[in-house]
This record gives sequence, C-alpha cells and structure tokens, in this order.
Amino acid sequence: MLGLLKALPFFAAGREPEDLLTVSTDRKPSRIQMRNRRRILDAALEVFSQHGYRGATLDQIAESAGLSKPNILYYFEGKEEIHITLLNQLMETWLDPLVTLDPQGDPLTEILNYVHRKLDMAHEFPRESRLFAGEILQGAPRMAPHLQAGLQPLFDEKCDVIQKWMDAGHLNSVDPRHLIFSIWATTQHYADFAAQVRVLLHDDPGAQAGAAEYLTALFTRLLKP
Amino acid sequence: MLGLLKALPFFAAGREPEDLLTVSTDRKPSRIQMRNRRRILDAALEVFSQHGYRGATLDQIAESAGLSKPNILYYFEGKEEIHITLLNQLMETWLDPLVTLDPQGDPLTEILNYVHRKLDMAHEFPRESRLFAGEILQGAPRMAPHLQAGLQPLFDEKCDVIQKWMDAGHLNSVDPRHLIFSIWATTQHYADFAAQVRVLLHDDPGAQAGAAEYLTALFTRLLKP
DNA sequence: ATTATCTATAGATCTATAGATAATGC
DNA sequence: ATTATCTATAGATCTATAGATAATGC
Repeated sequence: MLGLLKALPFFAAGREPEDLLTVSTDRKPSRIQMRNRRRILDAALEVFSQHGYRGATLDQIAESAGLSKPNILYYFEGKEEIHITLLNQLMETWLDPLVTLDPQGDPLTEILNYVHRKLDMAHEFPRESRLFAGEILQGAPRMAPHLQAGLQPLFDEKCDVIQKWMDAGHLNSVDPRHLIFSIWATTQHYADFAAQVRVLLHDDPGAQAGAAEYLTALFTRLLKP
Repeated sequence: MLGLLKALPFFAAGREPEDLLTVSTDRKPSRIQMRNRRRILDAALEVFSQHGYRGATLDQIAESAGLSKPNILYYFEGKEEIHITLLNQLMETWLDPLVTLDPQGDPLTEILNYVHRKLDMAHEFPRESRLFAGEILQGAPRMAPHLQAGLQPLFDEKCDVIQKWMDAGHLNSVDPRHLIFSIWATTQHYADFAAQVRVLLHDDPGAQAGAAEYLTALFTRLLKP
C-alpha cells in the first residue's frame, strides 16, 4: 500500500485521516494539483472508456489532457493508478441511485424512480457506464475487492427491502436479485451497446426516447400485485 | 477485400462460390489447415474475450493454441484478421435464435422461447457473448458494417412480426424495438457481467438458476394482453 | 513441389525514468 | 525551497517478417 504512494506529494487528496499513518510530508493539494488531476482523470475517462484498459495509452491521455506524458506521471504513479482512481470515484456516483431507494416510500414508485434515474444516468454518463462495463467484462481485475466491499452489502440490504415489500403484498413476488439485475441490464444497455442501438434505431432520437415509456410498462406490469 | 486475402492459400474456406472472382491458386483447405485454423480461432476466442482486442497478444493466442507465433501468422494475415473472422463466425450463431422466431407460431410462446434460447446461450457461450459485448462497447470498430448489413434487416423484419401480433391483439402493445433490446440486455447480462453476478449471488448456483423463472414472469406479464 | 513449421530478429509502440529547467510560494 | 514541467531516452513488449528447414502429397 505504501509502495503505491511513494513519490506522491499530494496523496492525502482523497483519503480519510485514519486511512494511513500520517507522514510528515503530508500536505493539502494545491489548486493546480487539483485542477491537473481532474483534467487527467477526465481525459482518462474518455480514453479508457473508448479503448479499454490496454487499448488506452498514456500518449492519448496526455494529448487529451493537454499535458506532457511525463507530467501525467508526475501526478499519478502510472497507468494503473489512473484507472483505479477513476473506478473508485465512479463507484460512488454509480451506486447513489440505489442508496436513495427509500424503505419508507411507496414501493412501486420507489422502484420506478430507480429505473428512471438509472436510465437518465445511462444517457448522461455513457462513458462512466462503459468504463464500468469494460472492467466487469474482463472479470473485474482491478475492481473485484470494491465489488465485495462496496456493492455487495448495499445490494443485500436493498434486496431485503424489496423482499419485505413483496412479503407485505405491496408488490408482486419475484426474486429481488434478478429484478435488480434486470434493471441494471435494461438501463445500462442504452449506454454500453449504444453503437448497436444507434444502428438499429436508424439514428432516430425519438425512438431512443421511447425507452423510458417502455421500461415503465415493463416493470409496472411485473410488479403490480 | 482482395487485399485481405493475398497470401492466404486457403481463403476459399468459408465463402460461397460467387463471393469473389475465382483465382487459379484457389484450392480446398487441407485437413491440417482446417484443424489448425479452428484451434487458432478457439484459442483467440478465449484470449480476446478475456482481455479485449488490444489486451490480447499473439503470444497468448499461440501459447493457448499450442502453435508458434509465426505459425499463427501463416494461417492468418494478422491479429486483426483473426478477430474479424471470429466476429463474423459468431454473428451467425448469435442471430440464429432471432431467425427462428416464427410468424406462424403462438406469439407469447415464440417470444418466451426466444428469451430462453438467448438465456441458454449466455450460459453456454459466455466467451462469445463477451467478445461481442467488448466489440460493441468500443463502438463496433470492426463490426459496424456487419451490424448494418446482417443484423439490421433481420431486426426490422422481426419487429414487424411482433408489431403485427400486437396490432392483432395477441400481445400487449409496446415498442417492439425496446422489447428486443430488453431481451438482449437481460439475457446477455448473465454472461457479460458474470463477474459481478457471481459476487452478488455469493457463488450460489441455485440463485443463478432463478434467472429463467424471473425472465419468464417479466416478459409474460409485460406481453399478456 | 508444396505445405507447414521453426529460430532469429527487425521495427514499432508503450510505460516509465533520468536529469535539467522553469514557475511559484514563503 | 518547493512544486511543476520539459526533453531525451532506457527498457519492455508486441506485431510481423526473413530465411532456413522439416513434413507431406503427387
């Protein structure tokens, strides 16, 4: 762990005080550091999501960020650290809609809202969706621990909530786990398979818009008791 | 097109007589050629589906195929030709379940059968599914023409079939295009996101089996008039 | 004669570092 | 003094080819 941090004058950036032993060189990141790290991560998101981890090169990231290649490596230890940083940051945004699923709310409304938030995210953040999809597709080599530690407890918790709704007769009973999988699959499909969707809908944006209506019907009919 | 074929003594392999002008060096591929090409393609499927196009190396493919690297390049023009050959072969298998959707059959049964065949394929051929997903995810750089020429007409045709079923009142009316997308998304999810599914189902094969039951309920409830 | 395979290596591409120099903040 | 940036390049990895040799089919 410490190995990852050597030569990173700003590594205090994203961590809690108790994360690590405090080192005397610890220092708040300057404005320039913040700005450049953000530019690098934004460029890297573009490049990694389009070409995959191995297909992406530091040259492309540097070019897209408007910095020299060695300068990229001044801010990050290497290619892998950039990728891991992106995935970690992404995870939070990605899980947020599931976090806000409210056990006190109206069951069907809560789930339909979740579907629509996920669909909106697929349209607003397709690069993030594809970065995530690419990582999972290859067996989550750099994210498996995060799936266990971050996603799994949340997933189990929300499955319980949905199961209780079903047991109480507020929703038709189906396996909550497969329900969630199908919500992820159907919404993220529009980001991850956009190249295919675009061809098959003849580039018609009106047809794209029909997704929301369709998914409402799909999950309403499934879940109405 | 011809450029791709130069120096390929066996290029008659997978084409119809009318595909190309017949060249005098045209010859039936020997048993050894067939066997080695198959071994290479099988090895390449393994490697490409796991690491993506750029992440895969000829070394890995050669090792997995049990041949030397230059020998791989004796049978294929290069890395890209191997990848394209795989995708083309895959396309047929992949579309077959949709081809067999029968306009004369019982509408709901036909669609549920389609769902189950796609789900079976996700479990039986996860590597093929992931190879395809990876290609689409990166914008289909080597498959866009095939999507246009091969998939689109079939997709349009089957959308018409489904639309007529709905117009005749045999199925609840929804957008057939999004219906097909959701069938693809939900079934292929179990192959493409297997790493995530595995973690979240705690490696429980029984939970995996629940997918078929869940998808039956999902699409039956949507489509019953 | 033709087909198949191997060793050795050229040439391109990529990640990462060395080492010098410029810019910035006390 | 410290932080930020650049040029030049080392070193690793990869695709592909050259050229020689072995195996196979008339």
